[in-house]
Formats: sequence, structure tokens, C-alpha cells
Amino acid sequence: MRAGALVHLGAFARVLSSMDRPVRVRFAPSPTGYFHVGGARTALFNRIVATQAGGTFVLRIEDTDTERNRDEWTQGILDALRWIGADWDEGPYFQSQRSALYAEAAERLHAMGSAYYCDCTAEIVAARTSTNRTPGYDGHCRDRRLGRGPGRALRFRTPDTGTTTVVDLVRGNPTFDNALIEDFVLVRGNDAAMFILANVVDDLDMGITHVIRGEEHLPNTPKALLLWEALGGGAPPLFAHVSVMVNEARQKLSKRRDKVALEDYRHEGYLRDAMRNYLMLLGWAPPDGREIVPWEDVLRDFRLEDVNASPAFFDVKKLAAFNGEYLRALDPDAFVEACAPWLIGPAAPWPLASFDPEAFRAMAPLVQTRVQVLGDVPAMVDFLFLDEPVIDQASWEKAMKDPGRSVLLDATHAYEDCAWQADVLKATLEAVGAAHGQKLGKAQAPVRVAVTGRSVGPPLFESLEVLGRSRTLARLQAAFSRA
RNA sequence: GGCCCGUUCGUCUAGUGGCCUAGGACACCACCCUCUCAAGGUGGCGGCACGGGUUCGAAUCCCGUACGGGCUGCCA
Repeated sequence: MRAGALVHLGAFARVLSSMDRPVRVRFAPSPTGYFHVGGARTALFNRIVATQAGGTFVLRIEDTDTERNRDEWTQGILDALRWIGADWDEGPYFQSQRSALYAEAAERLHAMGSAYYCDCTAEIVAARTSTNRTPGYDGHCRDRRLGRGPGRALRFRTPDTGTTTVVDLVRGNPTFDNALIEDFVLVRGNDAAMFILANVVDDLDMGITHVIRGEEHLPNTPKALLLWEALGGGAPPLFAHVSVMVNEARQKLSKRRDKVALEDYRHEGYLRDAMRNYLMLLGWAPPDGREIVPWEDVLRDFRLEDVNASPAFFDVKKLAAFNGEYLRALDPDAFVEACAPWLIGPAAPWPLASFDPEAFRAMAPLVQTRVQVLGDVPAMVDFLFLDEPVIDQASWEKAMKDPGRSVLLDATHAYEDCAWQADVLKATLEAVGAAHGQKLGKAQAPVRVAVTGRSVGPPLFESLEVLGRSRTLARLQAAFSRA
């Protein structure tokens, strides 16, 4: 009977929320660590659904676990959400400031007999369940009519029969056997509300119509539905449980084990648009088969119903490729601007005073096609702003072998009085190389290493032009004496 | 163990019973271009987990198996 009723309510909710009720979604992170790329994707989904429906995106910080929460994490979440473009319309609400609401709901549930107090300790429960077939709490205190008291938890009395069905836009309608749902804790022995209570009370209070969250929440959704009904919530929200993101071992991305902080990627020089585009493609694909898609198109085409239910591997290589695409699509000025934090920030490998914006501007288009993340930019141009190039030893040894050193000497002389422009510098070195029976590809190597310290980098002659004659000659001479 | 979810190239995916000799992207390989490295261009490698059904016809529907994942807290 209950099953039928709930399925009916679910279908009812679908109609109701799509037609009569203004769409209200929520993103409800708990501040227990850096903001996760998985969370970013979920937040984006919420943002899109709200925008498409002309609805409201509510941000709620679920900080009921005072042991693990920290204010700095909250700030990090807020910053990250703004950065990725999952801005909220309402909130942030903090559950830590709403405990009166949860206490009131708990009292009501107790008064109506839907919940009871329990003084079983974890050890006692564990000892009993080991001999018991059904896992979890066995309902020992159900009818002991215990009153509220220190150390006593309030438990929800779950039905012994029937099933509960979750109406889920991405996973069909998973159905759970009520008899297998234990009498879960609503309020801890110290009077603090548990996640499930706070979550449902808030969703109810905030008029949430669509719950879009990670797959890991699916197993406790029937509990939420039961609670929702007991609290007289009426039509429950529609759910969408999106798959978790996994690492190469196909395990759920974990804050401890994997690199998951959105902030880290941001600091390495991933562009907001690239990250957002990549995240959207995990479990979803635009209708026309393109992969690099402007946000407006995502906003137009995205449908929760099209989201894949299977876990997706977070592939940094593909992310990097996307980032390269976005970087190259930037016009030169925008690229220069995007590079700024890595050039004049505290992380720059040269003293701020040595940085020459003009010189960088001249090199920028050459750098742009050669980096995948902005964090790689300084290494491309550091020879311009450092007194001495940072020499890569292996490249040095290879380049200075046999004719290398004499090429260096001849190049030094040839560069003393030629015109200082890229095409002339190129032709000049070409001639020097020819005198040694070397093609330009070979002959440029010792010069490149002498001047930039590396065997790879932006085009050499443009680099020399920007570096200038005197510094170039000084480095060629220094290299010659050192080799 | 129990409950739930999932399974198309190495990875992310397209595919909703005939258009599939399964398409694209990343990665990888080769070639072209080339002052190095990139970028760009061309081509290549490579997949429907398995077994039964249903059907004239199945990657697509059903059942089973295997494998993977999530949950199983007085965490969220």
C-alpha cells in the first residue's frame, strides 16, 4: 500500500514540480575539506537546471558535524563555486544556525510516535546484530517508551512492510524494501541533529523541488522519503543521483588519495571555461557531438535525463587538452592577461622588478601554442627575466658535443654586428651551420641551450630578438668558456 | 555478507530494434609541415563483459552470470 502511494506521489511530484511549482534546487556541501571536482560538477548541474527553469539555486552549508567542519573550508567552497560559475541565488544558509528547526521537527516526530528514544550504545547494538539477520539497528528500544535524556538518541521508526521508490531522473525508479531500512538516528545523544533530519527538514522548509546530488546519497534517499512523508511534506522532490567520479583504479575520487581540489587545478593554470566544459562532458554529451562547447550551448542543451548513470574517470590528460584548446582560442591580449598571476605573482621564478611586460607581450603568441596550463608559462620565458638561464644539464652536454662549441664561437662573432632581427639572425646562423656542414636544426641547438638553458622552447630567433644583442652575446661567450 | 547502482575502443562518449562494416574526442603510433618544442594537417591502432532468450532482424528489449562501484556510522 505504501509503495503504491509513494510511486503515485512521485509521479505527482513530477507533474507538480514541472508545471505548478517554481523550481528550487539546492547544493548542500559540508565544509570538511577542499572543494572537490565532483562537487563542482554537481553544483554546475544544479545551476543549469535552475537557470533553465527560471528557478532558484539555493546554497546550503551542511555543517552539522562540528568536529570536522572548519570555517576556512566554507570560504573555499564559496570561492570555488563563484570561480567555476555555479553562483547561487539564495543563501548560503548554515545548518549550524538552524538547529531550532530540527529540534522542533524531532519533537513533532516523537510526539506523533514516528520516532522514539534509544539508549543503546554502539557496542551493544553491534553485539546484538552479529547474531541477527538484518543488518543495522534491531529496533530494541522501539516500545520501551523512553523519554528524552542525556545520551539518548532519537530514532525514526521505519515501516516493517512495503517498499519505497525513489523517482530518479538519471537512474529510473530504484525501489527499496522498507523492512531492510533500519530505525536510523535522527538526533544524537548530545541533541545534535543528524544529517538526514537536517537535510529533509531543510529541503521541506526551503521548498526544494529537485534534488541533484551524488550517487552516494541514493541509499539514504528512501529514509529521506519516509521522513518527508512523516513530516507531512506532501509531494517529495524529484531526484537525480549523478554518478561518482573515479580514479584510474575506478574508485570514487577521494580527498585523501586523489588530486581532487578544484583550487589546485585553478592554481596550476586551468581556465575556468575549460574546467567547466570538461566537467560537463563527464556523463553528458552535447547533441551535436561537439566536445568544446560554449557555456551558452550547454545551458541550452543540457538535460538531466541525458546524464549517464555510470561512473566516469576524471582524466587530467583530457582536461589538459581542453585547456590547451581554450588557451589557444584566447586573443593575444586576453592570453597575456590570463598569464599575469603566474608572471608577477609570488610564484614567479624571477624578481618582480626583472619582469618586462613588453618583452613578454612580444613572446606571448609564441608561448600560447606551446602550453597546456598557464603554470607552464614561466618556464617558457624565464631566460628573458633571469640574469642567467637555468641550464638543463642533459641538454647542455648533448648540445655542446663536438662541433657545438665551435658553432658557438662562430655564432658569437657573426652576431656581433649583424642586424638584430629574427630573419637575419636565422640566416646568419644558417650560414654558420653550413660552414660546419650542419643544417639549421643541428646548428641552433648549442645556441638555444646557451641562451635559454634548454633544448626546447619558443622559436629561437624571435627569442634572441627580444633578448637583445648584448645579453645574447654575453650568454654565448659564457657558454663558450664553460663548455 | 546484505541492499542499491552500473557495464560501447586504454579514457570520456554517440547510439533509444534495421541508417552500425559501431561514429567522435583525448591518449598512443606513423607521416607531412618545421630552427627545437608545440600548434596544425593526413592516416593508423583500438570497443558493444559473457551466456541465454524475444524478434525476420539486437550494442539497443528481457533473464541469468561475471566484473566494477556506492552504501551498510549517534559522518555527510
